[in-house]
Amino acid sequence: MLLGELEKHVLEYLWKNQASDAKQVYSYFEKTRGGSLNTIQSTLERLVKKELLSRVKHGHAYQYHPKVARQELIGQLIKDVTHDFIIEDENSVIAAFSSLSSDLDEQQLDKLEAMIEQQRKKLQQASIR
Amino acid sequence: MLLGELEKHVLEYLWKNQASDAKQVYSYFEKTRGGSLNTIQSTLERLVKKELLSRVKHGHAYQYHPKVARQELIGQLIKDVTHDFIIEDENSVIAAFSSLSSDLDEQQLDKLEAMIEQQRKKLQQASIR
DNA sequence: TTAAAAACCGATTGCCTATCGGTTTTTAAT
DNA sequence: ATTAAAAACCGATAGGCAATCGGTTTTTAA
Repeated sequence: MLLGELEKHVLEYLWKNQASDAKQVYSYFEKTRGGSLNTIQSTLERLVKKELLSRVKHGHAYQYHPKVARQELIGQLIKDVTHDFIIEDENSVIAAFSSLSSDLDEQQLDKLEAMIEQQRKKLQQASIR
Repeated sequence: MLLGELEKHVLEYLWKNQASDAKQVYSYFEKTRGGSLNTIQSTLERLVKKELLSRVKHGHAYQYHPKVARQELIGQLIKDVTHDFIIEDENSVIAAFSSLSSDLDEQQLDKLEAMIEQQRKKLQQASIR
């Protein structure tokens, strides 16, 4: 899967502003970047086709809302883009992590460790059963 | 930056097999996937233009070799693909990590923690100076 | 019923990878 | 130096996808 610039921005918008119709989305981006309502429409439609948004008619217009959580999608994108590399060796995921780690401050490192702890527990649970 | 399938495979090959010329690379992929020598040539050239490979004439033909480390590139790709998301909030990097963490086994978690330790030391060093 | 709003269709542009034929340049052997 | 083979380069084409938007159809509500 590959997302364009606008697609990402639209998703970002919808994660922040739960369920909007095309017009609402448009009126937000209108100020920032111009473009036409139709462009937003197509973008929304493309995102629905990609199963990243779903939509329900609410009143007159469709309400679009995210079908995937933000971090889920980010994870998926990372998997996609690294796919052809990662397969081969076990440490690649770690390598990928470490290449990003230089951006992390101490608080973030704390969170990362907490996350690791979580994952450890999960593995334990799985081995007990 | 966006890499195609073949480009990734070629990079992978060069990370494993230091410095090869087009013919060598070709003879490797010939078996696996066919195609022509020219295709490999263009792919190598494109990667040079992208500054991912450099080349030096060695004997008669150019020797291509990686200009970036594997995990560096992987990190860059991740940054690129997540770029439009990550900016906004501090926890996104963590979220991205955690979305991948479900794939990790215990050994990998150990390595991750070691990596975190490394990064902590780096931060300490920086704060002392 | 009809005018406005929304949705849909389809065409275009631009960017990029993959592919390969053919020409030019380089190299090495005679 | 000449020339045949090898390598490099050029350029064209096809295919895929995001972005863009005009125009038509469908839906909705007055």
